[in-house]
Amino acid sequence: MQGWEAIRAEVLRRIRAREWPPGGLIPGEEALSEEFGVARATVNRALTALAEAGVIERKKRAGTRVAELPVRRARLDIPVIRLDVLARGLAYRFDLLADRMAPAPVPVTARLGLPEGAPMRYLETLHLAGGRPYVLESRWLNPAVLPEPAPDFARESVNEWLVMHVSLVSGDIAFTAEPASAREAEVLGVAPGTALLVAERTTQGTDAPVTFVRLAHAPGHRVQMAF
Amino acid sequence: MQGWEAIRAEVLRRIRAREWPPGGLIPGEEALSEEFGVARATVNRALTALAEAGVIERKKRAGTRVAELPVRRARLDIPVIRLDVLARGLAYRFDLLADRMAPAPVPVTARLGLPEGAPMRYLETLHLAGGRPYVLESRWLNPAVLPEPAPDFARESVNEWLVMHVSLVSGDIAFTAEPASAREAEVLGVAPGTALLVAERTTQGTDAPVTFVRLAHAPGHRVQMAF
DNA sequence: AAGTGGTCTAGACCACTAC
DNA sequence: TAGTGGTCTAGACCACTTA
Repeated sequence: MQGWEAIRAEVLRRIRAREWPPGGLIPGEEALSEEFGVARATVNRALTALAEAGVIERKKRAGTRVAELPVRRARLDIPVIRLDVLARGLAYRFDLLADRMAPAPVPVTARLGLPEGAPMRYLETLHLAGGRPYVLESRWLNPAVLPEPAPDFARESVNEWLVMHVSLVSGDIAFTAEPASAREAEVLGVAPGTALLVAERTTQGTDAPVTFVRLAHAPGHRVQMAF
Repeated sequence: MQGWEAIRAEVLRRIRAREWPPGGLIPGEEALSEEFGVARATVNRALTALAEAGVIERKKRAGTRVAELPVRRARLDIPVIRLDVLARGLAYRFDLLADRMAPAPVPVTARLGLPEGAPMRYLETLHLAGGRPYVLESRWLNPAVLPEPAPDFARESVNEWLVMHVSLVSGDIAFTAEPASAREAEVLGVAPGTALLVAERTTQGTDAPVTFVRLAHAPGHRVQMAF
């Protein structure tokens, strides 16, 4: 290992070895660049990487501190469902079960920051892998983000259309385990009450909220992340 | 917005606008730095950020391509359980339910890359939030990573001891929804079959596998991530 | 063999913020 | 107000990989 990665490793070693304790101030970039015999920019590269990893916290004028709680970060790649299925070596298909305008429920508008009872497009899509139910997608979509004429969501899945055509800026995703509702059980072909992995995702665009989606996964589904 | 972030934004705009289509080659750093009137290093900073975000793929000699599948990445901060509980404003406590040496089951040794039937330390910890069961932690720990004398896991939770004292290098985490087993139901105080959010984590150290842990969360638990 | 991205340097300016 | 990190520049060398 050479270059800025070597410096990152050495700084990380000192932190783990408690030479630089949690919450403590570490030497400035200038001092470190002298000690290691490299340019300040190289030290900056190493410290920037450690800051992104959550190991240190940097503030102008205040200097660089070792993070109090050593947080570990994992990265989740949120796939387009079709590609996720194909990557498992299964045939992909989807059914558009519902597509209508309706006043969005309060929890949805609240999370998206839209007025209560705002009319939104509700789309229910069942994604199938190898002919078997894979995910039930229940989506509330802000009609303001759609072009005229609107795309045909029976041909191209909403999921995919959004990824390709709307500049998604930020959002959050939450995972829970829930018993299958009567509707979910029927559509997914499982017994009511079966443990389902549910993902709820909220997405904001550049200038307007875009969508709220709930994904109920068939039993056995794993969401895998590396770190 | 100025500097490298402006360049990142402009490149991202061209990709979303299909000016540079998925899979297509984009101009080299040299060309872009001329067009934008900045140094090549500044363009490099912007493109490096986009590559980390998964928007583009860079290869030496081959140039920079727009990623075929627009993957969205979310970041999960894996918390120390005690701090997670305290952050929710609840009192934290844990009970060490089991602590023994035992031959590890095959799925565990296989995932960690240890020989079949290797003796490992098995620790079962119940974490409580506000006096109520929060997470049941079932852990297989490679005894080779422990110092002599071994720490007292009845005083300091394994979870926390590992984070503070072992240099964890890489690993993976998977989430599933599972019905509560008889044991889990009893310990967590729920009905058997209740939908539980389960996290399974494998961790490698610098020179040896460290641990495999299964976390069964009490009903209602949410794992939240931002992107 | 040649062109690309990855990295480093030495120097500089600036915004921010703790003091 | 002074010191820190954030950023930019112009130039350079190198490893890698594809043609």
